Amino acid sequence: MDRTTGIFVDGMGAAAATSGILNQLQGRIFALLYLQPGPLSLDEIATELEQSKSNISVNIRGLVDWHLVRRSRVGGSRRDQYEAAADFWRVMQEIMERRFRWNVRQVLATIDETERAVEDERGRRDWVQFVTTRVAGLRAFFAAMDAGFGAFAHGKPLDPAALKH
Amino acid sequence: MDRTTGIFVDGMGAAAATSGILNQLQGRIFALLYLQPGPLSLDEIATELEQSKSNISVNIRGLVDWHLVRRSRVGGSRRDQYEAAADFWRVMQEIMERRFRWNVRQVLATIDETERAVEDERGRRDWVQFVTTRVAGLRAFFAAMDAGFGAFAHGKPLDPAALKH
DNA sequence: CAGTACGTTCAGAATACTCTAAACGCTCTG
DNA sequence: CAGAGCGTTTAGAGTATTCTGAACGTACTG
Repeated sequence: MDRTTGIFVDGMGAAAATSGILNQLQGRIFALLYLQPGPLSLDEIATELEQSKSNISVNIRGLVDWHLVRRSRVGGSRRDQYEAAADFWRVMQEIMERRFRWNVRQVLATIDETERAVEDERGRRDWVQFVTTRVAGLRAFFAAMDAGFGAFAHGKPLDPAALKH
Repeated sequence: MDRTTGIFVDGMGAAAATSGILNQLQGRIFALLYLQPGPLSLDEIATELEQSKSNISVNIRGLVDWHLVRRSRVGGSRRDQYEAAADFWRVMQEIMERRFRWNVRQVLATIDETERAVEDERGRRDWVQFVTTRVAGLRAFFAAMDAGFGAFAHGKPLDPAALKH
């Protein structure tokens, strides 16, 4: 591998490793493909990065899912070819929706569950009162995040004012 | 532990585990504190969550770093007290700056390194040309993210238009 | 100024994640 | 329709993360 490519691959791998979205290897795969003039096959990627084919296979699937890599099968061959995609905004939208917003909704779902659970303890009036108001504060924030992320992913500006309540 | 608290603690733990920012235990600690009318000590938290004191000690530090938990030492005692903070916008700012933006800058630094490295290969004219233009595309996007996140953390709206180039 | 009540550090155990190589199944080829 | 060339699945090895209990340092207490 070219020295320049090596530096780019290592750096992007390190960045990916701390991203919370891709792992190191996925960062390295993307970087390798991004500095190629044409597409590469699974085996070529595995050789360049000194990894097993199965490991590349598993990890590249995640990259395709995020639309960071395109898979193409050139006519009549059963050998897949991969190349880096460059529509980063599309990737951002995907991450917003499928990761951040999904995570926010996990919290909202937990809040719902919690409110349902505290209903069963309605004997303890001020406990119920306390939980309800506490949890309402959390919900306000996360509902605003959900709405904000949704709007952002559809191209509208994300205004922090809504989160400052 | 109360059934309601248990549900909230488990749910927030699961959400934290997939957040890429907190781990499961940190989510559980925060949730426990958030449903308390007053502060708790290290030992109380450890007992409630059935974890060792040292584990709580280590993980609660991260929560304090993100401003999700406040540590207070009530007069003349050497026992620390912890309570959940509720300024989520502040937490968001912290995450924006110290995690997302820091990560974006890792990529920008890698791009700089890559451009410096390809300089040494100026013999191969079209390779240099290719790398330079490719990497410029990445830079444009990540520079826009850096600027956008910075503005957002300072209260200004984040407009996706800048990222669509 | 010894004793006790903390919080923190650290080495090793427990657990989860990553990676490999072998086995499998599909599809094009002769 | 057998064989070769692929991508994928999977069991187990290798590696990193999380967790515990013991040891330590510090500060209040009698």
